[in-house]
Amino acid sequence: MFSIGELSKRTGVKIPTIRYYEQMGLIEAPERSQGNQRRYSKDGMQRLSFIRHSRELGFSIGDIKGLLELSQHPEKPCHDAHNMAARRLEDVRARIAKLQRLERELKRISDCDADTVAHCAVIETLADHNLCETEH
Amino acid sequence: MFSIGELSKRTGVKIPTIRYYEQMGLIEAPERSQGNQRRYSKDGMQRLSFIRHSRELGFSIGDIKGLLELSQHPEKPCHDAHNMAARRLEDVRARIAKLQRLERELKRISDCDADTVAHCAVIETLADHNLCETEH
DNA sequence: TATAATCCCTCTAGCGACTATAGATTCAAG
DNA sequence: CTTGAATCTATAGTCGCTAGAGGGATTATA
Ligand SMILES: [Zn+2]
Ligand SMILES: [Zn+2]
Ligand SMILES: [Zn+2]
Ligand SMILES: [Zn+2]
Repeated sequence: MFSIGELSKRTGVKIPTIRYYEQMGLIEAPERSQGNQRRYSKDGMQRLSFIRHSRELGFSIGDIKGLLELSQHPEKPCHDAHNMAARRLEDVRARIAKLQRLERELKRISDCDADTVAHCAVIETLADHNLCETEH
Repeated sequence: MFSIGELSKRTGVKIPTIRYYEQMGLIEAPERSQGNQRRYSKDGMQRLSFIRHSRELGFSIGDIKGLLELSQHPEKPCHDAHNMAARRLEDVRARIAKLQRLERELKRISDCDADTVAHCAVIETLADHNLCETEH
């Protein structure tokens, strides 16, 4: 049985975030001490670690609810989990592609060697997308 | 002189977003028709295009305020603009790096060929970061 | 056992950059 | 002059937290 502070230290999830997850229905309300303070079990800690890791991998709160549900039912098929992971992967790849286009433009405009705004590549480019090399 | 709807079509910025930018002080309050509707000039349109392009390149509202200010003063030095662009570039690169680590993990777990949750690589990995190949 | 330091409680509001809705008014075309 | 589309303001919701106020609980030390 640990307090919310101990749980926080062990999982690396901040205290208000733990309470927020409880409110969002990701973790069930734990037992309370006589003085109404939360007391967590090892089970609760594992669940929170699962949530943290899922967040780090970019899953949304909604997805995590589904994944937690699944994880409680080992006999169920796992294609739902695969689909979520695949969608995440697609999304991550799209974001990488977009950021790489941005990187290219930002690198280009950062190369400005003018001194004043009048001939600055940064300002000129922001005013006119036609000066860009890619779509974005 | 165009209405907010026309301005929206020409710049690709949604109507509520234009009003939001006005509230945030990015664009000055335009003239009004007799019936209190906004009427924009070509100048207003260029300013909004500048804002849109800056947002597409990932600059924050705060940064854009500064960039707009600068763009009104061609005689000023442009190193502030360079600094902002450089910071953006760094940020974009860091985000790309992070997303690439995520991509790797997501690709790995998406390769699960189990049928049930009991042996699913997705669920197992989410429960235990030690199964990951990288930090993230 | 008293007291102080630390921890924890609930509730509310704020972040950034929008987006959505409701209910009222104005505009432009026929 | 009527109708339907566009616009107005004001307010609340989105996501995933984070911060603060004003209290109560727990724990360590004296
Ligand atoms: Zn320059
Ligand atoms: Zn561009
Ligand atoms: Zn699987
Ligand atoms: Zn991991």
